[in-house]
Amino acid sequence: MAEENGQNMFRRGVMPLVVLALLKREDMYGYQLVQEIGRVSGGRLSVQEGSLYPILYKLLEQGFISDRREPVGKRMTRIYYHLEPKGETRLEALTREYETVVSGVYQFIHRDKENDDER
Amino acid sequence: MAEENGQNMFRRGVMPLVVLALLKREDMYGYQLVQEIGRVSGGRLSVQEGSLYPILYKLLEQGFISDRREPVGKRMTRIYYHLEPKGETRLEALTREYETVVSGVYQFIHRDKENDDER
DNA sequence: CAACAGTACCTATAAAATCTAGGTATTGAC
DNA sequence: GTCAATACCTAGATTTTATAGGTACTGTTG
Repeated sequence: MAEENGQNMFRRGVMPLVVLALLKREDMYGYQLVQEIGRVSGGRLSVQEGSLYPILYKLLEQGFISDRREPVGKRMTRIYYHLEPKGETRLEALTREYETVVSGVYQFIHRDKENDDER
Repeated sequence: MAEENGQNMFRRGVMPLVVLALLKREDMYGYQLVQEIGRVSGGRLSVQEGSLYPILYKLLEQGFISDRREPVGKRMTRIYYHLEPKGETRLEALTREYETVVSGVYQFIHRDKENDDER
């Protein structure tokens, strides 16, 4: 169904990269990340909370980010996520990988009869 | 494990797009597609045959491509796949979608402190 | 002509990421 | 006090791809 409705299916795998990139600028909490991803991408990307939290927990496990609780109001606490040095390295690696794949795909979709690689 | 080994995980979903793009230039058979995908992408992309055939069967079901058998040698037949008009439309739609997602992701990874969208 | 790498097709199962569809509780505006 | 918005969370289904096989033909080399 992800393919039937033209929505997306190319954002598969990009969320950890996007989250790390956002956290590089500033610490954020889960709900805020969901909003920011929609806002910054101009609606081109989006995540449900139900998708985001498992991603955050995995990034935590892997030591790429850390979390801390901050009280808001009387009883509520927000959980802020912070990019760790290890996560910064990971961000750079993922960015490189992403651009590799994109340039690979572009070989196919931006190829005209003239300049090709036929042999 | 796709995430553990730094290989890839961003090529998720791109194979139908790549296959349609290749078939736009000329009819190809399965094994040939596997070779071409590695060759044209300069190794940036790759598929196993076990991954490709299910993708081809789905594209057939959806009417985006058609197939025909052609004899080679004495007993063997190759199955060539051909891009149908419906598939051409699909290719255009997928290309647009891919570029939308890529530009969305680039909002995050190519953003510097100066020109941003903070409010 | 036997052996073997390469060509060419195929399937079943597992793995990984995300979506769907819920759930609970707090806050702030009216 | 009600209700939308904020803020967290989980379980299970869905989708795509990888893994790991399998069969059979072709062409080259010794």
